[in-house]
Amino acid sequence: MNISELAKELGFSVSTVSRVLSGNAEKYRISRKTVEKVQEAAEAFQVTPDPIGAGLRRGKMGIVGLLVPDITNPFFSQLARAIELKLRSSGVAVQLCNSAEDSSTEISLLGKMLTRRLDGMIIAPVGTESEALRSMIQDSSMPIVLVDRPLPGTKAPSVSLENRNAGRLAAQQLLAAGHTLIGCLRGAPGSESDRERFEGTRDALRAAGIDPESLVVAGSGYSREESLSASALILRRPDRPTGIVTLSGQGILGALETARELKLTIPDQLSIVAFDEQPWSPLIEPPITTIAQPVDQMANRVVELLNRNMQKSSKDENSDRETNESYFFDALLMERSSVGSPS
Amino acid sequence: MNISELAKELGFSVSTVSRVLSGNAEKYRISRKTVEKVQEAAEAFQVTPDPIGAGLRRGKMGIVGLLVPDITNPFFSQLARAIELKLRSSGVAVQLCNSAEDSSTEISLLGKMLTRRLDGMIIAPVGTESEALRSMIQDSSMPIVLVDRPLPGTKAPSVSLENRNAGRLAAQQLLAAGHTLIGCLRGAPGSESDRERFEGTRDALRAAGIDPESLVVAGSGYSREESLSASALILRRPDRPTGIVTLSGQGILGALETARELKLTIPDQLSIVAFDEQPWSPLIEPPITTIAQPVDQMANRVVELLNRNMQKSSKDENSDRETNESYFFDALLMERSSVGSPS
DNA sequence: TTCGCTGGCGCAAACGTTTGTCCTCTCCTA
DNA sequence: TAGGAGAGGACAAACGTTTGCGCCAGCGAA
Repeated sequence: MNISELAKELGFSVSTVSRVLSGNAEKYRISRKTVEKVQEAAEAFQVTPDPIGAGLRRGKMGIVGLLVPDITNPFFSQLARAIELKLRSSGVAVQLCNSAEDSSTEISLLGKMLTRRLDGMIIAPVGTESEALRSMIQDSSMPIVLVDRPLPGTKAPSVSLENRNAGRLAAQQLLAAGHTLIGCLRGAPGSESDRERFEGTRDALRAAGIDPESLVVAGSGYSREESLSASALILRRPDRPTGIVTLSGQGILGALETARELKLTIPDQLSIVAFDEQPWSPLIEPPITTIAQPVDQMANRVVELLNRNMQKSSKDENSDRETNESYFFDALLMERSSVGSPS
Repeated sequence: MNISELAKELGFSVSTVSRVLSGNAEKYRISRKTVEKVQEAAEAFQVTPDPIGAGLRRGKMGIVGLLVPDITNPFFSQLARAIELKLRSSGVAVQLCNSAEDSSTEISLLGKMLTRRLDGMIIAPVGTESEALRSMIQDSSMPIVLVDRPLPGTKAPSVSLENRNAGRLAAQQLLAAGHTLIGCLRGAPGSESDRERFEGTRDALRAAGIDPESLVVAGSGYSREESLSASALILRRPDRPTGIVTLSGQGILGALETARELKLTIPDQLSIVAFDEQPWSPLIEPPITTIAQPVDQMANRVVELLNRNMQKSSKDENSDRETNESYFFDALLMERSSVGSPS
């Protein structure tokens, strides 16, 4: 039963019922009695306004899209959970998409979502510097917030980690323990955040008086295979680094697997600092020192930004878009036992 | 620009444009020339049919809801990824919700989603046997598929693990290694699947000629705290079990953390068999023997069932609902090194 | 020439809301 | 008693599609 049938049933007009059921009763001076009658009947007949009809009239459906590289990555799943929770409290639903860490998939997905009349979008862009992605964001009138990986030169605000400092912090752990030959397992070297983290580690080396060029670097992607082969590249060298920093959340898996193959003990023969806290980081032998991201705070900021932009775009259409509003959060060092002095 | 403006622009009627753009051109015998003209113009002006308008007319928006206890749990995030991928190929979007392993949250969320006019729902029910949940499913006319945890006595088809066999399989690993005093870390004892797994482990003990009552049991939830205290309950006993089975995906974390606190070496002082494969299961020291679920196959089956039900419910309204169509998948044993003989 | 058929397309209803505007009472005041 | 004001609702337009039906022109057949 829809609200017009309910109206007929009650002898009221559709508008009256609509105003009551959408909570605008007193704004339109509906009498107390009427409100009660309508609410009772709505309860009894299980009537709620049809969201599609309302959506058509309002021009939006109360749904925001969330486009992440891989929901299986704990960082993104935590992010998704926090975002969904916060948006839900404003009655907004979340539509999920995985770009599978693939840039062209991401583009086509974003294209589809842009035509889907969502209220807004939250995007964790895949790492390569895609001009297509940038221009889609620029051309679209939809409120968009970027997360995890900023995309310089777009109007979309972004929320991410203070990546360069974080990279510095990671390397410093190894340097402080006395390591001088250090490996660096990168994620996707095309992504802004990966590059920043990488520069951070180089900063740290420089500050310690070590030639940043001595850093043993490898890595070109997030998949198991890629991080595995990159780890091998680093750890199978004759002059094997005594410490390694993994710049992406998945990297630690490749590093651990390779260390296991080579029967390297941690931290005696190999020290590890890993980006992204995982539920199991503190629990394995030895507990892994990690660089954690304040996921919940970041999620909250994302939602705030999105809400603000959604209001703006619905009120005055041509408000001055403050371009490049970016927020950076400090990384958290979780110091544990995977870092020791070099043998 | 919408299709009616485009129609005006071209001198065609709205219906013609609509038929072309929704791919029903030849069904309505639109001429080749017209089709081309319309498609070109649509391309040029970036016009796609507004999904809300279409949704209103069709009565649905091409969205299915996915309600999981916790998207952070690797099992559910893998499931979500696979389901989203498969549904996307039919042009259907996925709306995500977390019930936070809380039964009342689940009920209220489900209620909201039922009014949202989704095409269907996929639910991984929270473990307690909620009569409310059951009746909401019964009363609703929306196509619903249950996953991971069957809910006996509802019309909704379900997809889950052959849990009893899986429990048996897990316990057999320990028994075969010679363990006789075995611990069992349960998840939520109210859930069907937890109960089945539990019965399975008891089966195995019985078959080995061991009194199932000798099983040391604890556990009442999925949170870190709960699995931690339950692990303590099991492992701090004077007659500490030499082997333990963790029945929920999260359980292994509690068991590992407790083992670490007690400085128990694995597998020498404690053998472990854990439910649910995790990315890190093979990588830590020692690699953990797990009972894995064929997630992708399960996801595919879920989508098939949902599609079938969505067709049914849109065609003949009162087709005979085959109640209780349940599918069970065999667990996969990942045999590794966390099981040894008791000291 | 007329009839019928069919290819090609337009008309208009329907989907279910929301909301600006207008109408109708009632009551109060001068 | 007439005039005005304000409270309480009704009317109808608009949101953008989809789709059953009907209309018209042209062509072949009788």
